[in-house]
Amino acid sequence: MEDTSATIYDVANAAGVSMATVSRVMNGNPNVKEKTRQKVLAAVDKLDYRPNAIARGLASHKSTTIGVVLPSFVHSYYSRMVVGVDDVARMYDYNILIVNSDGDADKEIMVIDDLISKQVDGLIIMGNSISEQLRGRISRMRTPVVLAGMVDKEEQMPAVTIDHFASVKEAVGLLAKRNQEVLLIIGPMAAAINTVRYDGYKAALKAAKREFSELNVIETTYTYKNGYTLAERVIASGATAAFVTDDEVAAGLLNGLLDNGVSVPEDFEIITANNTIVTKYTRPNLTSIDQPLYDVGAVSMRFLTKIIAHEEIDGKTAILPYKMAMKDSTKK
Amino acid sequence: MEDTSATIYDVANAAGVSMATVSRVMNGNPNVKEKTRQKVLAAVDKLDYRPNAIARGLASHKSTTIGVVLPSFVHSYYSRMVVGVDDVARMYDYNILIVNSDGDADKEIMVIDDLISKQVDGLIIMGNSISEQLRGRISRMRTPVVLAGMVDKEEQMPAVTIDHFASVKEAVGLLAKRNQEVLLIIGPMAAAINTVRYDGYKAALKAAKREFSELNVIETTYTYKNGYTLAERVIASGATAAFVTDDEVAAGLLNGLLDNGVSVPEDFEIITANNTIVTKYTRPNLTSIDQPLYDVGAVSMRFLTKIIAHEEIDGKTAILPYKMAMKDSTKK
DNA sequence: TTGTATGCGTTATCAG
DNA sequence: CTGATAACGCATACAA
Repeated sequence: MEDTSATIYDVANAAGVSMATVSRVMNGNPNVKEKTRQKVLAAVDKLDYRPNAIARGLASHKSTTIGVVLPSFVHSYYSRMVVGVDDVARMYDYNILIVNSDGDADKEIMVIDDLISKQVDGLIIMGNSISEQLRGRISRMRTPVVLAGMVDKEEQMPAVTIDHFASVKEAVGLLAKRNQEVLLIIGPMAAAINTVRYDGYKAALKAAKREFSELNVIETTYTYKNGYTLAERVIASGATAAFVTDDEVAAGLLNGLLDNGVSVPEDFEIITANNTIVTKYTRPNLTSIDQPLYDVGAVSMRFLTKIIAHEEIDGKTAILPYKMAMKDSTKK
Repeated sequence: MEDTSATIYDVANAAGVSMATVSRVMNGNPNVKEKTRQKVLAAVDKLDYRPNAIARGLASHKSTTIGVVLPSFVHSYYSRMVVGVDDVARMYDYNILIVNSDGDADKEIMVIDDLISKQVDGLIIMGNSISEQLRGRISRMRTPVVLAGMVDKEEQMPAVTIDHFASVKEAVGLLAKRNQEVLLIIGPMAAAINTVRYDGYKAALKAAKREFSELNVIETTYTYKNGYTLAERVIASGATAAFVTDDEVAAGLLNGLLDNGVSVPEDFEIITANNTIVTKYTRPNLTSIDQPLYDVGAVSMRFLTKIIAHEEIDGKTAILPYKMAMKDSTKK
C-alpha cells in the first residue's frame, strides 16, 4: 500500500505524457490518440489512480454532489422520496449529501449553509413549508433549488408535488358520504401544505353540505405515539371518521382506537395520506391517498439536473397524479 | 445579489488585513489581536462570506464529511442507525454522504470508490457482511472504516454491534420452552451476521434438547412481502413458533398468518430481531430482541472520530448490550 | 501578532 | 493531438 495515493502527475510520469493529457483521458475528451489513451489507461490501472474529486471540484466549480434536506431520517414519507432522488442522481453521476433539519427552521438554515459551503451543485428540500427567512436565503443563492413534496405558497420556486387540495377533498368527500362528523387530523398549520389540506377539507364538507367546525380539526406532529394518544380524544369527539395527513399518526390512531374497543372500519373510518408501507403493516390496512412518492423524488432530481444544465423547463411546478388506494379502514 | 460569492481575499481587502489573518480568524486560531478579529468578523458579516469547504479540503486534506454506506434507504433497521451516526457526526462537525449499495457487493465497491474519490475522512459501512474483495480494498485504504451493526468474521476491522449469537440463542430458547418445533426465518446465509445467528439458533435447540433440522430453517430476503408469502409454507411446516431475523419480514409473516386464520400468539409465536417501530404497528405487537440501533450508529461514529484523531481505542470491536422486549406475539 | 509565499490536485486556456 | 501554465480558494510554514 502506497503511503499516499497517486496524483495526476504520477500517472503522467508513468505514462510518459503530460498531466493535461491524463486529464483529457480521464474526462473522456476525444482529442487523444488511441495509442496515447491506452498508455494512460495502463498507468491509471497500474497506479490505481482515482481522481481527487475535491481538487476537481475546486478547479471546475462543480462538486457533483446534490444536497438533500429532510426533517427526519426515519420517517417513511421522506425515505421513499429519497430513494427516487438517489436513483436519478446516480444516473447523472451525482452523490447526495443528506442533512437532517429536524423540522426546525433555524437548523434548516444552518444545514443549508453547510451544504452551500460544500459547494453542492443543487439542493432538494423536503418538508412541510419553507420559512420566509429561508425563502430569502434561497432567492439570493446561485445554487438551484427544487422543493420535493412541498407546497410553496408563493409558487416562486421550482417544486414537485401532488394536488393536495384535490386529494384531501376527495378523501374527505368519501368519508362525508357515510359519516356525519369527519375529523381532520393534521400536521402543523404553520406549514403551507397543511393550510392547503385544510382548505380541501373545508371544500369537501361544503360540497357534502356538512357543517364545518373548528372543533373537528386536531393539530398534531407526525409521530405514531401522537396518533395513539389521540384516540381517547377522538372517541370523545363523537365523530365516526377521520382523515389523517400522516401514515404514522394514522397507524397510531388506529391502534389506539382498537385498544379502546372501537372497531375499524365498522365504528370508525380512517383515511390516511401517504400510502407508505406503514399502511400495510396495520390491521386493518389503511385506506390512503396514494402519493407517488418515489416519483416525486425522482422528478425533483430530474428537474434539478435540467436547471443545472440550463435546459428549458416548462413551468416551475410539477403536479404529479395521485390515486386513492382503497383498503380496509374504510367501509366498502 | 453578487454574481459570485466572496472569497477570503475579498474579506482580507475589506478588513484591511492579509488573507492569512482572515484564515486564522475563521479557524479560531487564538493568535489574533481581538481588535483585528473584530474587523475581520465585521467584513465577513458584511460580505456574507462563507469559506469554501472544497478549497479548504484541498488545502487541509480534510473534507469534514463521512461516507455512510447502507443497503437501503427505506429499511427501518438502517434508518435508525443513521440517526445515531448523524447526531454524533454533527457534534463533531461532520456531514454525512449517504450512499446506497442496494445490498449488492459490486455496487458497494463502486459507491465506496466514489466516496474515496470525494475524500471522505472516514467510512461507516452498514449491511450484513463484507465481501472478500471489499475487505481487501478497505485494508489497502488509508481512510478509516467502522462497520456498524455488522459482523466481521475475521474481526480485523473496527466494528460496533451486539452479541447476535447470544441474543438469538436467548430468543430461540424462549420459544423452545413452549414449542416443539421452532422455525428460523433468516436472511441470506452468505452474510456473516446470519451464520452467527444460525449458530445461536442451533445452540439454543441443543440447550433445550431439541432436534435440529435443516427443514426448519427458511432463508429469505428482507421484505414485508417475502414474510407475507412465507405464511403458507410456515403453516404447512407444522411448527408453532418462529424466530425471524428481520422486523419487516416478521410483520409480513404475522399478517400472513392472521389472514390464514392462525392466531398469534395462541397458535403460533413469533419473536423478531430488531425492535424497530414496525413492531408497534402490527397487531399483536411483535416480541423482539431489542437492539440499541441508535447507539450502534452513534458509537460507530464516535469510534470513527477517535480513529481519525489517532486517539487510543480499546479493542477493535464494541459489543453493545441488548435486551428482550416482551410484547404480544409470544405467550406470557 | 501579522504578512508572504507555496502547495493542495485538478481543469482549462493557450500555444505549438 | 499534446504540453506548459495559470487559475481555483484556502491552509500553513516561514519570515518579519
